[in-house]
Amino acid sequence: MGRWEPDARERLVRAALDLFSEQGYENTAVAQIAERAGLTKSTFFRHFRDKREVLFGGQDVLAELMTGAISSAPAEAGAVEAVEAALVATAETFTDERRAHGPQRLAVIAGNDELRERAALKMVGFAVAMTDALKQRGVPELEAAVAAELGVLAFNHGYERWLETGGDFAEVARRTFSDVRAAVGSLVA
Amino acid sequence: MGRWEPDARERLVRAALDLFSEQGYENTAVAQIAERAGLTKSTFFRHFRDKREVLFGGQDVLAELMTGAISSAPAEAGAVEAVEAALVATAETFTDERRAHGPQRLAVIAGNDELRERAALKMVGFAVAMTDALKQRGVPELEAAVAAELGVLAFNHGYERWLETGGDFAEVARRTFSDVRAAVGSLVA
DNA sequence: CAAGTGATGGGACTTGGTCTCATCACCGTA
DNA sequence: TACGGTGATGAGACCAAGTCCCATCACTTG
Repeated sequence: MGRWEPDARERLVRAALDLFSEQGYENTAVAQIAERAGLTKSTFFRHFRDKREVLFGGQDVLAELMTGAISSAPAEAGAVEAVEAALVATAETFTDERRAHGPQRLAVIAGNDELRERAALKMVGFAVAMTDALKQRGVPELEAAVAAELGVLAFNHGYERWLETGGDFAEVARRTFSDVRAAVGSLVA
Repeated sequence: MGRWEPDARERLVRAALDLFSEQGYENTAVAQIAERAGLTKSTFFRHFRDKREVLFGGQDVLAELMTGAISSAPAEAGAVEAVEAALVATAETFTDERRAHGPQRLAVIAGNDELRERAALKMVGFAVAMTDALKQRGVPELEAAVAAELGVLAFNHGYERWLETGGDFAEVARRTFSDVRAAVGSLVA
């Protein structure tokens, strides 16, 4: 793999996360991240589109899991059930190791505008992906959009809850999604 | 006002919009925008935080209108009614002149990742602002978040509809929001 | 052992964005 | 009319993000 040590990508992520925590995102240069990882700026940009992306790896995998679950949901399932299945399907990526960096990662993102911006784009990406997958099942445009948006909302709240409580993400996601449904019920009542 | 001609900010916006349309966002340098507006790079960054922001002026005013409407909604109004009032309250900013650039602006934004990212952040900003305003009215956290999210969804769809059909934005917003409510109804049924 | 492949190093280059200081128009006041 | 203050602008140095191109090295395959 690498010229000398393997796992260049993982090393870059760790170095970035640590440096961002130590000195802040904007006070950390890409060259510095690369240096700590034993690599160079060139290699960094070969692994990540830009400086922000080092904190958002694997988000495309999540989107694929979501759309896959929606597409393969039983025919009788409604839009809401399909979206719940989408959230549950992402559980396989939420490992203990990922949970360990979670809070650190969230803190860094919360402290910088560029990163909050990127996070927002990722969420829009999820919403668009789920909306399209729902429409392909025959769900009307607006209903699909609403269901997807509720799914993203539940996903975010569920993620934070999972970081606090731990356990199986699928379980937490189901509970959070159920709370969101209840909130919708209260609203329209 | 300006050293020579007035309306520096407006001139920059027009120059940027035209250049982005002509040659694309990423092929246009800030110095070039400033030059066409008869100004310099320095002045550009005095008016806008960054290159993207030149396309998103006035979004903070929108957020204030939204939160203001929610705060001053009648005490009997529920979360949903308050959010509807928030959308209607933004109508005063949607002038004919703004509608004229609308499609051009949307096309530029749709064609570039950085700009879609910024747009996403703006929408998150709306959602957070409305959520906070609703919580201050005593609406429970999750209900507030859901209502705000539905509001943003309706706002976006309403904006696009308004660009197509024209007329009073308040009217279009009310209709779109009603459609969203109907979609929610179909979902939970 | 030779050739090919893939990841890396290195450096030049453009541009976004910051910072500092000088300059000019305008306004009120003496 | 002359003066000083204020606010917006111009100009240029400077840093870091991101792109590009080419050389280099490790590893694999025949």
